[in-house]
Amino acid sequence: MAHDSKTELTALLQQALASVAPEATDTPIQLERPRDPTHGDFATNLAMQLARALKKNPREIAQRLVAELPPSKLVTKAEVAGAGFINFTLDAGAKTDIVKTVLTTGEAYGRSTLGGGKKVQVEFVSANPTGPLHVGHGRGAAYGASLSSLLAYAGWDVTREYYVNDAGRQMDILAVSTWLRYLEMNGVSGIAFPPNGYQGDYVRTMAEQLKTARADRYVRTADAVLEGTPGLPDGLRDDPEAKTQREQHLDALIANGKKLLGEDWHGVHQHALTEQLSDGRSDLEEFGVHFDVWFSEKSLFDTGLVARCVDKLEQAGHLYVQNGAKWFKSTAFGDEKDRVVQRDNGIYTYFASDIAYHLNKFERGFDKVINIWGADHHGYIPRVKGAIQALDLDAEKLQVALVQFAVLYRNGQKASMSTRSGEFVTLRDLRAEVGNDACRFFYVLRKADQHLDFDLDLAKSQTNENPVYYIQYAHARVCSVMNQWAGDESSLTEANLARLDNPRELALAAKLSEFPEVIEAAARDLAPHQVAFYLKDVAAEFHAWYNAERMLVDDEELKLARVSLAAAVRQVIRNGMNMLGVSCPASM
RNA sequence: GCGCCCGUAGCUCAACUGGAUAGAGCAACGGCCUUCUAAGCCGUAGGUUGUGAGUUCGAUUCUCGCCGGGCGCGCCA
Repeated sequence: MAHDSKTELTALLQQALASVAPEATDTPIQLERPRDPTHGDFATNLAMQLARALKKNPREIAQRLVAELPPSKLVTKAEVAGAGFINFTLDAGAKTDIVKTVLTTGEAYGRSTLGGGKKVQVEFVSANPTGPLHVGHGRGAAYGASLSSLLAYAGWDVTREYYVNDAGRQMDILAVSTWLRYLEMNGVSGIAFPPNGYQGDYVRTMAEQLKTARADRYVRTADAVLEGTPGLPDGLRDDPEAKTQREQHLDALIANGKKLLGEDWHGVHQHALTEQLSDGRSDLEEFGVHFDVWFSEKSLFDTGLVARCVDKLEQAGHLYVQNGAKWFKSTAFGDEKDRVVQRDNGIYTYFASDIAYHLNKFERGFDKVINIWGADHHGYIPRVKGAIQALDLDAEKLQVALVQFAVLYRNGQKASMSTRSGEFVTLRDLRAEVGNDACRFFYVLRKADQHLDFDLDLAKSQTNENPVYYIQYAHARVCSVMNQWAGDESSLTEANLARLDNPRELALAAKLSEFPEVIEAAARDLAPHQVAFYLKDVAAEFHAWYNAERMLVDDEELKLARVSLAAAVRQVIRNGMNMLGVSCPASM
């Protein structure tokens, strides 16, 4: 079995190491697959690593290691090369055996026990439910979903979680924006819609729903709504005073809304929240992104966890009061400055609820907690880790994966992504134009911490050039061959794989055997893009083989062997694409 | 100004955690369809890995200084 050939080789080298350098048996055995096929199937730099400790020429050490290597059917050649590499060429049979392994393990091929069944939580998207998801959220969604599948494949017990910011000022702004649109529709004039309110058409839609459901129940006079507000400064003014005044005006509108509507304010707020949340949820579902838990920020306050958290920090001496506000001494944990957890008006900051949220995560017993954040939040990491430490928890369990923004280009111009201005491209629009498969794949085709230029025009007009089709096409080709072969698939495991003997077939088989290693490496690095690149490689090897050799030949034995290899390719592509949330059509 | 991230072919990106001659896809050029899907294949061309030093058998990878870009530096979320 080719996957095991790596571990078997490792064991052989360990034995050789024990006799050559008994004092250095703890040297890690690194085996890599050389780029250059003339360097064999595996190579190790073990001799070079030992050179310093043994004070000997690496090539000489390599010679001795080769000489001490126990005999094995696996290895047909072991030679010293370059500065001291040992290159191994494996038995062809050992390489093609992987085909049978893939076919018998099926969907489970590539799964590993690396995670050991430990609990990991992946929190992602967590966008404020104040409007439609945009292309930036889409990237976080695609990355988080793929990463979660990847970790599950690698043996982790994964919980996918969305943190719902249902408690803050942003939700109040959405509620007041909806209310103001509702008032407009009910003929209340004389209230200018605030420029810092939510402008999108979806706000009008929600207002209409309110009107339909509740008629004029929420109507109040313009005078009452505007009472005590500072008014809006000239729209052209951009100075700090004007900005402050706009914010104060908005806050005054919110305060008036709460006062005038009383319990009904909650109804408006709740309507906006559930509406946006369900919209986002269905959007994500359609995108193939599912969550196990939708965690409410508000619940942290309702259960008193935020207060308990702050008390705990206070008793441990990590808080102090200054200018009427409570500060957390995050500088004691490496942060640039201390941070407020409770404002002078008694309201807790977002940071306070976030500390509580992380305490909650830890109390739920996760062995690892992964936060997927937009890269603009990187400055936030030290204070959160600091707070975790201050709570006497192991901050190492928290891993923050930063996702750079996806910048959308339309007509060669950067498209705005401000939710507030209403001029954004939604994830829904993107999916409709580019397609779910291409979206998911495109998003995950680069490292998460790398900037992503998403050229919409290119994606629309030249979808054929998207690499996702390259892989899907390989899959469709296999399906087509299988249909024409029309044999019993269960007989494939009986194929005489020794008939797979040309270099392309051996290379393809070797490529398939890498899959479990790719999964483990990608899971370790939190890097699903490695899976995407791997699948491109598999497809490339397959297409090359497909063009060079015919599968449905007259020689029955050879035909069966080749079809079984093709079926194994299909299986690996399916497993990988499934992990990335991309479909595999049987025909294209 | 301080902190974090990034800089690789004309463009978009990889590079198995320090390995051998830095690889793909687009774009360019030349070939391959009377045989399993040409959304494919084969070939050519394209590089001082931003730059200057350092660490060592060996650096795209690690350290430091510059240059260029992004983000952050609220009693916002």
